[in-house]
Amino acid sequence: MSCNSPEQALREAIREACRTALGIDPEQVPLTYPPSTAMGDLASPVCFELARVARKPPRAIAEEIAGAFHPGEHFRKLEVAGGGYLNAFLKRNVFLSRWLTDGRESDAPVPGKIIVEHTNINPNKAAHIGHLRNAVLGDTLVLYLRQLGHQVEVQNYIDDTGVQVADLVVGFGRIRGMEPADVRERYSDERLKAEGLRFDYLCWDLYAEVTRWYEEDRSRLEERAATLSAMEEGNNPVADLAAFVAHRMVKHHLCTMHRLGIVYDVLPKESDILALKFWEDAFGLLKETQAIHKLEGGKNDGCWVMDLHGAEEGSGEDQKVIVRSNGTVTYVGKDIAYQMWKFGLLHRDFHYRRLDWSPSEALYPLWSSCADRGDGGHPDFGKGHTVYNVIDTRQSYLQRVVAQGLESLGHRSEASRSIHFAYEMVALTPGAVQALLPERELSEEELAKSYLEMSGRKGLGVKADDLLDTLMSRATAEVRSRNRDMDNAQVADTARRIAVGALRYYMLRFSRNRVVAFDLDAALAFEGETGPYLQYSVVRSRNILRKVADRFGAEQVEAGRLAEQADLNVLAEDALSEHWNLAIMLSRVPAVLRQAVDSLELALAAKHAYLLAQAFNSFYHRYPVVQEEDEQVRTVRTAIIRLYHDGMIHLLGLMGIEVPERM
RNA sequence: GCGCCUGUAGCUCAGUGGAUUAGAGCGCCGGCCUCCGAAGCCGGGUGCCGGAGGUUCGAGUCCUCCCAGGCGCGCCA
Repeated sequence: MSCNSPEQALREAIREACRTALGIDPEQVPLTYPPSTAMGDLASPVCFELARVARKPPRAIAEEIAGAFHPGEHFRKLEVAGGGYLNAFLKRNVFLSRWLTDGRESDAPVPGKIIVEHTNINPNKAAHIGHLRNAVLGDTLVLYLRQLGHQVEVQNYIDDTGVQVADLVVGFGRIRGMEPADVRERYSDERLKAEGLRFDYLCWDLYAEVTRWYEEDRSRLEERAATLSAMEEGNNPVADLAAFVAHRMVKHHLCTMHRLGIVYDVLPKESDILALKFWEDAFGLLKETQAIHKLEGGKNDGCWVMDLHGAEEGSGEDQKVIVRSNGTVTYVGKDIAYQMWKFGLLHRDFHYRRLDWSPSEALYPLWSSCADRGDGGHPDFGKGHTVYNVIDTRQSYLQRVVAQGLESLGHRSEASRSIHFAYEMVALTPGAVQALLPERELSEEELAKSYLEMSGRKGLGVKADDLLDTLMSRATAEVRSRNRDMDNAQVADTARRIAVGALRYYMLRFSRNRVVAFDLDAALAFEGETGPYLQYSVVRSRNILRKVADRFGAEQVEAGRLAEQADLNVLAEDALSEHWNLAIMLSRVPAVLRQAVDSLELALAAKHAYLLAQAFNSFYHRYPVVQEEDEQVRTVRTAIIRLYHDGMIHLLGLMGIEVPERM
């Protein structure tokens, strides 16, 4: 909203009244919303804070401020309520007409690029619903940030040289007995497609097999170590196979996420961080600034470690090994280097290449890092002003280490703008596991737990594409039964939007630090607090607009005309408050988005959208529009419907939810 | 042992910096389609807000302690 927004105007007017009435200039004027619009449209609890300074009861201060208040162009009046709240009432028609014409503009551009890193699935298995939560949260954050005027770069980090990929290579070689060339030939895209198989699903099973294979004989772990070092060495068949496997898997992940509308700008690969020696650069800087130091003696003899601030000695999280005694760098060390690169604090950069999606269809242009011979014409990646790392809360400790690394290097502001977007995992209840994976037997210990975390190693999880497929088929059946005249293409498109809407809303509706105990029935539901409920309400609003346009003329639903003609005062008092309530709820969307981003509680916006849909549905049943005979009443109702329709399409769009034409 | 998170209705969850009788969804029971699409609406709730103290005129909300559960704390990633 512009600086001329009601919120801004109210802050100023209250501040002015404070000066006049009390001779006090409050540092800030907090704003909130009254419980109902009957009590006011905006409120300020500022008098509670002033009470301490002025040594008077809040209520008395409120009376004085209200007496000195000048309503200006936005407000009708300011009332004192409760123990000392100031409740302001907007000039409704003025506000309605403004909101109809400029309600959904993006905020003005904010300088400084924001980098959001999300998804980051280990490229050795199909994506599961835990990855889905990460990607949906990350992608939605990106959409909200862009709405708030930020330039955002989306990174999806590919750990293509880790043990998880190595385990797969071991599995192909030792369990399947295949040579690298066999793997490429046997699992070519063409051949798998012809057989109706999927590489990511095959690897899902193989990975679990490898884990069991290790457990049968722990000495087999030497195979992993050997594979890993061959991978690090490079330029050998094992390393090539690892790269092949990782690349195939990444393509699958990209396709899976694309089904949900989730896209990326660049894929930085760990293999390139190694090849381009990012770590060597970071290591030098860390030594130079004494952010890390080498230990002589003790349990970490010969290691380079970082001491953690604010942790008591011996508490367990007081010291982190960054470089092992054998000279190799740990995962978190590489992560520090990567984080430094994101802020442009390293002396090095990747080369970039257009990602080869073939023979999959290239769904959108995408860049991948590479170690040499890059393509020209790529954007200037990295060098972010602020970085959000979307990673589940189990990595909080390591994320603290990364941020402290920056701080110790003297980059305090970068450290403070290095934000761990932490969220809890998606887990399965023992009952859900038995229902979804009946072939899997659970131990006594597992059955006793309230939930089981998903585990690629154990092959325990719900694959993202399976869930989407189930949603799609359910949505298709519903759409067909309700719309006999729809052609197949339209049914498919509608079902896709519904399936995606259901899934994305389900992933967004929980607050971030709550473990989502995956409930298949709830995830598949189209009724109640679900994405399709929201979509359906918008489809209904669209039908009304269409009918009004058909019957009374297209200009009757045009926002500019409605802004001029709609007059809330033609409504009776009780009806008016319900109409007004919908308008005011829509007007709060920008503030809700701001709050959602500031708190990283993206569910706030999802919840707001749901409350809006509820209010709309109730409105819909109570107030006819097309059949309303009084033209003025019809016009103001049409204005409210227009506002709802446009506002919700926009808001749902920010959650990655598209509204179908019909459903 | 230390750190972080979570305990609110049968189940799943909201509840911002103190505003009436603590709210939704699911489930259950009852209504509502000659009327803009019933994926909807309306009605039906006796909740030790985990427990105990404390601050306050006032606490689900703030502070302390305790209990229960989850997750971290590796020269794994």
